[in-house]
Amino acid sequence: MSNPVQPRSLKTRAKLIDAARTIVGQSGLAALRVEDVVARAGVAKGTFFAHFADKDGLLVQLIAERLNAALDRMEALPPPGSVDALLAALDPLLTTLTDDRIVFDIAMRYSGGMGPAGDTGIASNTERQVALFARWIANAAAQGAMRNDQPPELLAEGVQAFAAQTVALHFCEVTRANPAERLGPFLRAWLEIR
Amino acid sequence: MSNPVQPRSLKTRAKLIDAARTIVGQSGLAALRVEDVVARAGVAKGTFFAHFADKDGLLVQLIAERLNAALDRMEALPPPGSVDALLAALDPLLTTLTDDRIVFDIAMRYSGGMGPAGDTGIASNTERQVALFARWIANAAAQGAMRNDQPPELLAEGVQAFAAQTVALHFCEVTRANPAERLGPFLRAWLEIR
Amino acid sequence: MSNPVQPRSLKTRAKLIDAARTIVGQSGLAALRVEDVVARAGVAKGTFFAHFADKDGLLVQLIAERLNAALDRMEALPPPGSVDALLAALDPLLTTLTDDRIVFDIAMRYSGGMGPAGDTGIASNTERQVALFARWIANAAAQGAMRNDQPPELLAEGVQAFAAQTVALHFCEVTRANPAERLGPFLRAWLEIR
Amino acid sequence: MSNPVQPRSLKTRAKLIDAARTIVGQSGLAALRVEDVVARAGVAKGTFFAHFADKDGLLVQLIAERLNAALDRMEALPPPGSVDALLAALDPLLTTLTDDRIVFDIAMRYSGGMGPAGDTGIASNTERQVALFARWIANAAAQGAMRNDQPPELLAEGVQAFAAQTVALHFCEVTRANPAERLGPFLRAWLEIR
DNA sequence: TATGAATGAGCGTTCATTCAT
DNA sequence: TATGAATGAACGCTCATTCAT
Repeated sequence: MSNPVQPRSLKTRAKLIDAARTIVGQSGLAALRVEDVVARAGVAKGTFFAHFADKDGLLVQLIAERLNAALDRMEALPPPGSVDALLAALDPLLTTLTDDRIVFDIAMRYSGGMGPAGDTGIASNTERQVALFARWIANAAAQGAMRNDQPPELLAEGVQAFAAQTVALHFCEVTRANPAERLGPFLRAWLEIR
Repeated sequence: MSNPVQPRSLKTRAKLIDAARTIVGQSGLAALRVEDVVARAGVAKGTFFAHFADKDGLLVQLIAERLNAALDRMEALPPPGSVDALLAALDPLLTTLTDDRIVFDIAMRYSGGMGPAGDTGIASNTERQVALFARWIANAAAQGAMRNDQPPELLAEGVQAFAAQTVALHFCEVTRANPAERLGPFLRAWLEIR
Repeated sequence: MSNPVQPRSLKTRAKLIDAARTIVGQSGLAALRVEDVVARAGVAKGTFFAHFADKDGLLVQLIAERLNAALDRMEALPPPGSVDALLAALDPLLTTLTDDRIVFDIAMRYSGGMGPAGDTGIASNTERQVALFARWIANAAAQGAMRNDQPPELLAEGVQAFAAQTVALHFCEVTRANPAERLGPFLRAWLEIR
Repeated sequence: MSNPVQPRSLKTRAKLIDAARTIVGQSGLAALRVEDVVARAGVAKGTFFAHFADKDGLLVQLIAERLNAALDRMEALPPPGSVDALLAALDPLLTTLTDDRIVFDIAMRYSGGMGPAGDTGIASNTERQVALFARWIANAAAQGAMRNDQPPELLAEGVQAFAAQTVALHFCEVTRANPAERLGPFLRAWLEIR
């Protein structure tokens, strides 16, 4: 039933993503326009939409890549044994989300679930996040370094909530204090044993 | 130097906002078009842009109004004496934010601080929220109904973070569970004495 | 690289120009509005700007057409054998230029050369004018009816200069004397043998 | 019947012209906007139109000033005794007209006659030009250095025609050859004895 | 799959000019 | 005279998306 993916198709898709990456690298995510992408890829506009449902489809690809890269880095870290260590360990994620307003917007919009078209790559990243944070928290809790009166998953989602809040403020506040600094007190109040 | 605002100007501004309110009341925020607003207000298009920097400027006004109305209702409530009561007391805010995706988007985007153009009306609403929640929490804490190991303001901002997270999920999740229900466990873990 | 112009594109362009011609025929060049053109052409506004850089682009087309039509009529005439005959032969051009201030303005502005976007159609018309006048003058000079101490092209451009001067005066003078009458003495002094 | 001009009025008018001159000096004639002028002059917009019939009224003032200054310089010169000397003597005018496209446009538009409101300052400048050129030509003709088979006034207007043509080309040609160089051959063919 | 012309609905803008105060 | 809010009629533009070929 399912057609074998044609090599030509893969090549075109790759050309489009490469072109997009180049443009984003030069001018930022906000400047990404389908017109430029197809021009650089040397394809017609219509072809773009044969490969991506819409522009967001491409954007989500690029952003999911970034988020997954950040998460890869975090998973390579030793599990944090304290709230402060956790805070430090969140840095790749905070840096990625803070880099461009659109990253955060898309992450918010698609984090929840998968649209009708299945996983966008962001939702599964969010799940990875929760799983990782929960593992970290459970581990620290087992060592008596964090609270264990709540399911680690709930605490993990709470960490996400505070991170999101922090990043949101980062984008509308005039003063650009370090997001991690702002996040610290919340994580302590949320995760420390009291 | 002297800048006595002329009453005529105020009247025109009011006409524009009234017209916008009527249109939104009939067709929703997403249907708001500048052309319709000026037509209904009986005012030239140029006049619109003499009063608002752009369409967002008007949108922000309308949304700030809604948020303030919700907050007014909440301030009229008796201070909640428990986390469950707090959850119930948050209903006006949650209802307002989940009513229309745009409300939430704008609230997020402008909640933080005042841009170069000064307060948009949303930032001050956010401050009112924090103040109210902090008062509630301090009150309940004084009665031993909530934790008091943290500054009430910090706890209040945490409530906002969880509320935002909840509403964000409301908009991207396929299943639309009751936001308040989702919020409950987080508030309990955040505010209850343990 | 390959850029075979699609027939559909040519058709649309023709529709736009036809629509514009109709509107101008009814209400004059000054009344030409992009909105009306696209409405009458049954085409989207965006399409207009895919075919013309701006309103001027279309205007230039229409005016170039008129000038070319005038020149066609002039080229069909028998070569004038005297300055007076030349004066009479210039009538189609003078009539076209004095018909509407915009025609003259655009003709002046674009007569010189081709902008970065290539020939506008007016520049090449100007060249045709010079070539025609030069032919006429060379012919008359060969018959001893006009001076031949100067290159015919120089004399031809001089004719243009006097014609432009005459038309310019036509538009700012309170009294609207016949342009040809005003032009006569200059052409005689410029072209006659002395 | 005629009111004595009030000193306050003169002061305001002077403030407006000064402000305009400053703006033009910084950003050029094309950037002149009534809004900026009144802002810099510290007057209300309505006041502007109490002093000038329209924006062109002010523009014409500024441009007439420039043209008169150029003419002053030319009148101070010794009468040119040859066509080449005349060409050199025209430099102040050519420089002024070539400086900004608007100068030329306004000069063309208002050179002919005076509108209903009387002389704009440009028309009388044009007359000064003709008178000066005619004097120069008559003088040279008397010395046998220029043709004298035509009224000096006619020849003077011809000089204007060629100058205008030259300047017009200057603005639309891609190559910006020296206007005076282009003008030379025409003046020789127009003025020299043959 | 690929093409690229066409769509479309509205936004933001302009800015000289008027007019009620 | 002076004020400045209001006018108004287009223009230029955007740009993701569709669809006939």
